[in-house]
Amino acid sequence: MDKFASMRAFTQVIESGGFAAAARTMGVSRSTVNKLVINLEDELKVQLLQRSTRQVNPTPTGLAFYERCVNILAEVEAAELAVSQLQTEPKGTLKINAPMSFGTLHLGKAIAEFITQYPELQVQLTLDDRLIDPIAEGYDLTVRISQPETSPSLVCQAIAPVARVLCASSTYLAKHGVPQHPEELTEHSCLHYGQIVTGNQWQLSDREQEYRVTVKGTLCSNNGEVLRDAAVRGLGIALLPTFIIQQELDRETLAIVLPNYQPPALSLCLIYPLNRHLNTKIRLFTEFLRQKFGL
Amino acid sequence: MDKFASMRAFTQVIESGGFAAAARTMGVSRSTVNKLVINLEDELKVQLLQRSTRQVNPTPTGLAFYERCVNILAEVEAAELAVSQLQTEPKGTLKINAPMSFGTLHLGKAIAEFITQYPELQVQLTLDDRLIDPIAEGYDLTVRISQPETSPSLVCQAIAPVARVLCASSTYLAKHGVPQHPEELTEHSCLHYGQIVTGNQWQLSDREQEYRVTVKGTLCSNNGEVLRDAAVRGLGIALLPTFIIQQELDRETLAIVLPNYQPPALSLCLIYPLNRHLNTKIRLFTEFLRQKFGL
DNA sequence: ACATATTGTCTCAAATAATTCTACAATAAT
DNA sequence: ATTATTGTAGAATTATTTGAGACAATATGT
Repeated sequence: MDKFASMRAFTQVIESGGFAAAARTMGVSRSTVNKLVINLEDELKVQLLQRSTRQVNPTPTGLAFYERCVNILAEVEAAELAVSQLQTEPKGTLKINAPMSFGTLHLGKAIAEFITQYPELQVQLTLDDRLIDPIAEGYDLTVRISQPETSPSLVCQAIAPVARVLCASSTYLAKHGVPQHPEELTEHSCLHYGQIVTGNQWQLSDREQEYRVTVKGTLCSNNGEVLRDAAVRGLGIALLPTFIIQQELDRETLAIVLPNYQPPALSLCLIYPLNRHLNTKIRLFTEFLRQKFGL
Repeated sequence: MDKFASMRAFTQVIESGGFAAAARTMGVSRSTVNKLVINLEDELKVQLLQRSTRQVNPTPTGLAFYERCVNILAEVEAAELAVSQLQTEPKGTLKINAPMSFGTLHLGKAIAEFITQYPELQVQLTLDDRLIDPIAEGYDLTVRISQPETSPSLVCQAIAPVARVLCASSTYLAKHGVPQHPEELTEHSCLHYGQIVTGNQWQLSDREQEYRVTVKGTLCSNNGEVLRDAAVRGLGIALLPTFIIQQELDRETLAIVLPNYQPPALSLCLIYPLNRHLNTKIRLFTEFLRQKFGL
């Protein structure tokens, strides 16, 4: 039996001056109001209302209880309001983790724009190219450039495709020749992500076939900008997201190699805890990013 | 959905540090606690608890809501406690209405004894021989000497038989003769209750038959003691409850007339509002009276 | 490293409760 | 007097809650 409903019915009867009136304002039947109040009285083992067929008056005890009920109901309402406001008005800190390159090149500006909209919100951005556990490390949102991964307790949302290209400086290409086929890459000096043994498998495909090449790396790094700068200096061929080398392509300090062969698609992924009710801070920011970086 | 139950479950989960622990201390299944909390979260559209398969932690919003919940639940409990104490410990005033004669002769002493047991209780005794509406005039309890009457919204409890006898002074009887049969009363001067036209019908019966006599009254009153005193002074034959004339019978200043003919039985009646939950003040006092005046 | 126990959650059938409909006696209002 | 409205009671329908069992995920103990 719902004590909360009973209390509401009881106070409403007192305020409306009758069961029928209370039922009308509450939008239920008279029986319901009646039983709700009777249940309350039975539970308390107290007569709260004195009914004389046509008139309803609170007993002294009922009046005392009414005062308290009004208080309690108001406090419940206040608590719910506070929660929903806490929820709809983003406050506090939003902890974000993102890879170095994307962070410095794009996310910084986006966040700056975002926080001007929500002055109550503080953002703590951690740039890190490690793979991290967002829950264990307490991040509200993690940004990754990767293939969408699935996991329980995490939702991974791909919001934009991230194109990657092979590229090298014109000086390097002049010196070592321009490769015309993926197989030729084994003869080149390649600059790749990650560790020597893990990131040295490049996958390229044209319309018909897929080629897996194990490249020799003169330099590998977990940071794209390092690879980009190395490529600019003519150290080799790098496989890099276009957003990192856009400027270099425009200035023609880097040139695309093997343009007819595509590496596997990556995406800009947003990773956040899977919850029944998504935090507003997170929801607002992901929406903002989705709008900002397309889809 | 019972909001208080949800709030209790939620607070218990936080306090016990888990759904299973909370379920154990609440004596319900894990499913129930789970659903209760989920319902609460759904209603508020907020994630209150962050669950990671083996650990439960409140979100910042959840923590804020928890504080308020604890408050609210405490207040609910306080309100219920206050009501039940207000109910079990009789305080305030008990308004009693009783007829003059019984009031002065017996009830006064009884009430004096009663209130010594309950120092918090004040009794307001109104002696009145009018027939009154206990609810309309706001009496908690009405004492009447009458035949039990039935009524909606009132309960009439006969707690003791009240014997009545015909009586007169020896001087009167010596002067006018001792009646041997009810019919002879029409020749006598009779002292009766009420008004001239309403109380002048006396009903007497022996084992075989019932006699209705319309008596001539030289004096009628709505007060038994007036009639008694008139009878003592030899003004006529009165029909009076024994408790009014006990002393006079003992002292032989009044003698019983027609002892083989009984008037209809009356009772000492307690009349109080019919309610699902009887007020403790009333309950205690009626129990006291029932114990005092027998049954 | 493996097996075991415990966690939060889900689903489904059974039990339980709530709500309305209807009827009724009592009482204001007209 | 008549009419309308009140609070209440019981039956029937509807909705909800409950717990058992199953499940995947994760600690814990050996």
